[in-house]
Amino acid sequence: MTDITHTRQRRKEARPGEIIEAALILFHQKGYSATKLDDVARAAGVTKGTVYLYFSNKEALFKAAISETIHPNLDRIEELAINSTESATQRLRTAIASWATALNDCKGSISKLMISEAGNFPDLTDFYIETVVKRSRLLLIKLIQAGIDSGEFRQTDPDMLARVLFSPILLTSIWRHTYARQDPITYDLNQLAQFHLDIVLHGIAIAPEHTL
Amino acid sequence: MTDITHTRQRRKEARPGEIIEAALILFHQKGYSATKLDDVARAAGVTKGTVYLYFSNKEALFKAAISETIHPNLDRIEELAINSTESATQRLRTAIASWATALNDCKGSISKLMISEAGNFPDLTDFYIETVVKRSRLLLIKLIQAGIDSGEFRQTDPDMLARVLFSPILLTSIWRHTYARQDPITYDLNQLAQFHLDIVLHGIAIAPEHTL
Amino acid sequence: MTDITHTRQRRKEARPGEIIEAALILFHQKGYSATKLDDVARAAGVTKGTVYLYFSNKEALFKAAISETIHPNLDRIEELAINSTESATQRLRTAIASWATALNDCKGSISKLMISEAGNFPDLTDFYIETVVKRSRLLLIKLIQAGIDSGEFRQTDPDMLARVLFSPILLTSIWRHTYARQDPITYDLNQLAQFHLDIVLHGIAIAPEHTL
Amino acid sequence: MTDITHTRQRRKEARPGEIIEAALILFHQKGYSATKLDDVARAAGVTKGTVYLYFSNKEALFKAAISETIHPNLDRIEELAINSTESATQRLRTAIASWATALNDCKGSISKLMISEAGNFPDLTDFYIETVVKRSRLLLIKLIQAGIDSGEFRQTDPDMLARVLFSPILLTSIWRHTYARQDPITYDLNQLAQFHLDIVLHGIAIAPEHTL
DNA sequence: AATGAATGAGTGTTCATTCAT
DNA sequence: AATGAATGAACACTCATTCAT
Repeated sequence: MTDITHTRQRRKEARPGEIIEAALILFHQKGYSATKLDDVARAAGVTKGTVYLYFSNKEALFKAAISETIHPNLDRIEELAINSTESATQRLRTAIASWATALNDCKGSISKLMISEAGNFPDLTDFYIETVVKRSRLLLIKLIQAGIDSGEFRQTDPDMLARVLFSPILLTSIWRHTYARQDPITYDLNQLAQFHLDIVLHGIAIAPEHTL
Repeated sequence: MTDITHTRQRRKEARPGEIIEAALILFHQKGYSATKLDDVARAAGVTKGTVYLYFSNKEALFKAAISETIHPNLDRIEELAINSTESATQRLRTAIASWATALNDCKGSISKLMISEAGNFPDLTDFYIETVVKRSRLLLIKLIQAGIDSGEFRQTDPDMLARVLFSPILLTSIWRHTYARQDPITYDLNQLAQFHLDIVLHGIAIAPEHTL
Repeated sequence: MTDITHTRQRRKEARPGEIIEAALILFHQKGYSATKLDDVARAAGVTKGTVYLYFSNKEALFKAAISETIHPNLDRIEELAINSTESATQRLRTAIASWATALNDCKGSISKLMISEAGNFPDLTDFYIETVVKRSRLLLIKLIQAGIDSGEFRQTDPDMLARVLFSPILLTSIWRHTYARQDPITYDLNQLAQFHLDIVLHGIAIAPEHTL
Repeated sequence: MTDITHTRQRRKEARPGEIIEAALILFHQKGYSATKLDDVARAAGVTKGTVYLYFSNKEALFKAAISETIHPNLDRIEELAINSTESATQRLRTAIASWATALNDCKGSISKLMISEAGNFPDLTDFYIETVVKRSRLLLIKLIQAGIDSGEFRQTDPDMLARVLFSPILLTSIWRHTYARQDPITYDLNQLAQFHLDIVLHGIAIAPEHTL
């Protein structure tokens, strides 16, 4: 008798979110084309017609699923740049830990989905690259530059280093979302990130490498 | 007249390869589902019927495209493990350079494709993970372990380090194949790989990091 | 407050008529199938559900729209036959003028609609043919026959003449409702009808036509 | 064993015509919206997919059906204007007889279809009005003007008369195609047309009508 | 070996109809 | 009486697959 089990429920506010959630999972699992709207509807506990009540077509649903999932995360990223009293090293640790956490949730799905469908949704891809990718990378670059300026880090190419630092957590996140069955990854994403950061900061070579 | 017959005869044997080549490009650009056999056929310069002469169906074509492209690269990778006279550091450099080269070509496509379609082709994914991913990673782990054993590298987790070392080139390769338009990457893949390796070997921290 | 209640109360009784009016316009503009109940509802200022409050389904609404519009005109037509003191010629003029007036309003829509949808609504078509078409034609035939009997008209086929006399105003009415944009008709319908009647009564041939 | 009964026949040349023929009949019977492509296909002896082999979509099929049917008739109409040695009266008879014949065939369907769907296909309607309607009317106007100039006809409005002369055959043709079941018309179209023309030429009033 | 006309199952989308509020 | 969220059957359109030539 709880209002959850009603056949024809009236909950306009909740519906779009529920549909987006279901859609995101299926798009992630099967890809955009291979996902049938019937399946999305069933997974969301509605019928196909209801999906069209909230999204004008499949493409709009896909874009909404991406955008809606991205937006809440955008602000969280910016916050990281503000903790300015600590050392660059420490802020770098914090930033990467935050990303690792974010990628553990939904954002791993998004990253994978965008890789799969970028070619088919150019404008959505533009939006994603500008608002998520470049923004994140810029923040990382700033932190690295700050470390160089403060003398914490050796002189190096901040852009290249930013890419390098980001790669393991992003790729591993995608990997985990993709090959969970075939190649399970036992590491925690944050653990891996800090391991990498430690190595990048210290290096692993024991002997001075004049021989190279 | 002879010229035409020649062309035809040459083509006759080349057909499957031409179709696979065309298919790989399109699968990569648009994804498996969004790629029409009509387009593959047109791109290969044949008709749809001809595709079915060589591949029993779309799935078989996809699997062939993946497998055929993987195989030639597998052996090349193995060779690297044999040059054992050099230092572990040097062999690591060489191995990573080889991968960077391989990923510049077609293998970037494969990596991206597998990420997109792993969920829809479990057995193909098994094959890919076993023959490509794990094999490559194992080789990398061995080289790292050799470096540790020889005293060239500090004591560390070889598996984690292998993943970390592979991530930038693999992700950047995928990235370049995916976001060429929106986020062009100017670095040469090998350049990036060596940059990363240098940092991993040396570290970037100037001051001793007791404070961490 | 009273004003609003007033409006509502007035509306409550007027609802079916408002819906029919909106429906007739849309059916006429787009045809039965191409007209959506959503559009009818919106045009009538209500919601889709309200339409179903008054009409059991779309077909019923269509039939009601046709029938309701026809009925008020039926009686007016019959009145014409009663003014029997005048000459047949004069009664013919009056009758045709009445029809021209009637066709200027809504009946032109009906005629066009019936032509479009006759095949899909056989019973409605039966009703229309019996109550409107045949009844009108019969009246016309009677007037013509009266004219022949009174020596006002030459001996001729009254049925054929009735059809001929009706055609220009009916077709022009339909035409105007259909091709208003592409082929605007400047004539007043009654003007055209009387022009035709004049010609039919007078003949246009000046020379004696033995040669025919 | 005749090539008619083969399941998968190879007759690319005949197909479009067969499909158009089937489509025209169904569009005419049920209207555009109410006609299902499945039915068109079945009526043409093919499957739905085959329809799309020749027509990009339903609208294109509709337009093709209209256009293809109109075109062959266009030239026939023009020929009529050339027989210039005869009297205007005679040429008028011939022209109207030709139209009556043409309307007996397919053109009656077209006229009805255009009335039903004009609102939904503005550009097709433009084409129809310009190439068929106005062209025909202009020819009729010219013949009437010729008769006036030669003294065969009384001074009158040629445009109005053209419309009046055309109405009975056009409306009756539409009528017959629409209400064949409910209101069968026994007259031959040409018979009706000549009856009308006779009346128009002679007039039916015996007594001089000064009183009007 | 190669073609390309034909197929038909499958899917996105629409819309008349229902019903809880 | 009126709403409008939800439904689901129906239909336009696609495309992998087949097969006669």
